[in-house]
Amino acid sequence: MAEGGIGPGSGETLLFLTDEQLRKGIEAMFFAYRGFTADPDRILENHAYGRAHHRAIHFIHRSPGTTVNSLLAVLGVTKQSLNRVLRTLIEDGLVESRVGRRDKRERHLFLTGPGAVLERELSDAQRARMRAAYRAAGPAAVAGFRQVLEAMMDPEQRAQFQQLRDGGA
Amino acid sequence: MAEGGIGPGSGETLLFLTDEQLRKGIEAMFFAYRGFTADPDRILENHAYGRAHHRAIHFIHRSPGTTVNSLLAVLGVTKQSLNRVLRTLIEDGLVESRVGRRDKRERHLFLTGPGAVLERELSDAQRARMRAAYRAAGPAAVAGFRQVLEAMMDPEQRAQFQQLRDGGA
DNA sequence: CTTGGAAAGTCAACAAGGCTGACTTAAAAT
DNA sequence: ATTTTAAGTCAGCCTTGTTGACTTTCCAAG
Repeated sequence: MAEGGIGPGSGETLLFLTDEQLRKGIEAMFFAYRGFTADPDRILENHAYGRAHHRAIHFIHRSPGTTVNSLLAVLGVTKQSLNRVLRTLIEDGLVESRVGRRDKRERHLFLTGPGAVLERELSDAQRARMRAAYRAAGPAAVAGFRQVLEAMMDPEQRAQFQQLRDGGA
Repeated sequence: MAEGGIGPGSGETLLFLTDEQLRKGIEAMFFAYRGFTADPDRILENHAYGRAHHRAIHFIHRSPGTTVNSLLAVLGVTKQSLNRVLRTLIEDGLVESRVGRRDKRERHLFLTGPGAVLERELSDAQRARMRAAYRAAGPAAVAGFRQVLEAMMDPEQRAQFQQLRDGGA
C-alpha cells in the first residue's frame, strides 16, 4: 500500500519509523495483550468473574487499605462500574471493606484469606507468562520493553504507574 | 530512564525475575494498553463506533480482499460478534463485501473510499503515539519491546502475527 | 452550630461487544 | 446425491462500561 517502496532497505534509516514498522508495533501490542490476559481469563471463568474483578483484586492486593476513590483513579472507570464489581467481591467474601478511622466516609479495601488465594492464583499465571517472555527475550530486551511501554502511557497514567512502581519497589 | 530496578543496580543478575519485576511489567502492560487505545477511542466516539469496528477496519485495510472467515481467525471472536460490526460498516458504506469469484460462498472485504479515510484517521493517531514512544525510547529499546511482545503471545497468535508481519513487510 | 460540599453508595436505564444455540442459504467437495 | 463449508441471521444472555438522579455520612468552613 503506501509502503513497500519507501526505500531500498527501509531498515537503514536511523529512526526506522516507517508506517510499516509502526504498524507492526501496533499489531504486536494487539496480539500480545491477548496473550497477556489469556491465562487469568481462563481462571476467572471457573469463578464466574471477569477481568474487571481481576483488576480490582490486583490493585487491592498491591495497595492494601486503599480507598474506593483511589482505586477508581487507578482503574479509570466510574464508581458505579467499580461498585458493582466490588459488591460481588465483598458479598463473596474475597474483599473486606473497613470504614476509615480518620475519615469515616472512606472505605478501606483489603483482600480476605480466600481473596488472597485467588489473587495468588491469578498473578501466578500472569507472572509465569511474563517470566517466560522475559527469559526468551533477555535482559536488554526487557529494559527496552519497559521503556517503550512507559513512553506509550498518557502522562496521567505514567504518573500513577511511576508512583506505584517506586512506592512498591 | 529512572530506576525501576531494571537498569544498572539489579541489572547485573542474569535473569532478575523477581515477582516485583514481573509485577511492574504486568502493570506497565495494563497502563500502556490504555494509552495505546486512547486516541482511536476518542476518534471512534465521534463516529458512533467502538474498538471492534476499529479492529475490523484495521485488518481489512491491512489485508484487502480478506474473507470473513480469515478475519474471524485473526480477531479471535465469533462470527455473530463480527457480523454485527461488519453489517453496520457495510450499511454505512465504509466496507464493501464482494462475492468470491473462485468460491462464490466467500465474501471478500474491502474498504471503500470513506472507509479508507476513517482508517487513515485512526491509524494516524495510533501511529503518532507509537512513533513518539519509539523516539523517546530509542532503537535498541524498540527491538526489545518487539521481542518481549512476541514472546508473550500465544503460539497461535504468534504464528498469525508473523504471517502478517512477513507477508506485509 | 449550621451548612456546604466531598466521599461513598444505590437505583435505574442503557449500550457495546462478547458469548451460545439454532437455523437458513448457497456452493463446493466427496 | 449427500455432506461439508462459508456466510449470514435471529434470539437471548452476560459482563462491563456509561449517565443521571438521589441518599447518607461526615468533615470543615463560615
